[in-house]
Amino acid sequence: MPELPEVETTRRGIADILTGQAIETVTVRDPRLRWPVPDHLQQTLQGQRVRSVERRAKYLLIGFEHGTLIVHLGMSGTLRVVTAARAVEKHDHVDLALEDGRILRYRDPRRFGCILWHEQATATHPLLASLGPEPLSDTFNADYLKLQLARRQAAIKLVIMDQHVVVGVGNIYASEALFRARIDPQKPAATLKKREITALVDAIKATLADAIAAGGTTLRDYVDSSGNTGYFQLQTYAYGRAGEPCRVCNSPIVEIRQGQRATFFCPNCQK
DNA sequence: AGGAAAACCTGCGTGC
DNA sequence: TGCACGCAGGTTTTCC
Repeated sequence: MPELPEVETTRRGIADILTGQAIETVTVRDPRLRWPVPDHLQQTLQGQRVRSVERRAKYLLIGFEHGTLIVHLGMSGTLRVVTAARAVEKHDHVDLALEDGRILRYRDPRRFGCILWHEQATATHPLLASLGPEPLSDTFNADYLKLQLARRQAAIKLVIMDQHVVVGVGNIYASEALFRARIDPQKPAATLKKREITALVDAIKATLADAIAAGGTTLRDYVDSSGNTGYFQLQTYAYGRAGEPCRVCNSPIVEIRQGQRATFFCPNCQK
């Protein structure tokens, strides 16, 4: 899925368009996402105005007067603003029709995403309640991460992908951030020295910021709210580059499996 | 507890 | 051309 940069790029694309507008109709063509799309959405949202469009971790939070629409894009989800004339395609599961005539259209071939309604404070939702800090915030720093890594014997890559430790770091940016910090992804988390932890925190922030600036990464499905692909895939150092020369030292990038996911790294640069 | 693996899906590339 | 297999931006659930 979309990791944090793709969700943030999507948020930025839809925020100004949605904010202040009322929802005219909700069309659910297929409610079978990760959890069923609530069947009361039409009654609940009709006439309600969007107050805010925020992001927490990889969740988009569309705030209304009486509650929040919680949207996750899963592995293959996209959210686009289209005109009413736009043909509905396969996997276009949900439409929110806006009062200006445009449509916010949710597409998700694999249906790993979700669209949920929550009327209490968003932080109280079970999916959001135990998330770690935002990686681009000051609460995600070396002192914090050092505490989180202590006593954890799992590989550092798996730990930085744990959303309880820090949110938003998915499979691509985990490999990229570890390359940038010159750390072997297989290292047990608790063995990292303080200066390595500092480098890793800086690398995660820089990698995510660069990816947001590039409009995210498009491997296959991802497009932003206007239908444009991201460009970060053109500048990866490790991810997807198995066998290709390291951009720093020219030795071949290696691919391994960690936690059933592909990991890419340079054994020469990353120790 | 932490950690590993299975589960949820569709689509696409590869190799026979 | 067809088919089986493995793999894909995630996260919850289950089991040890």
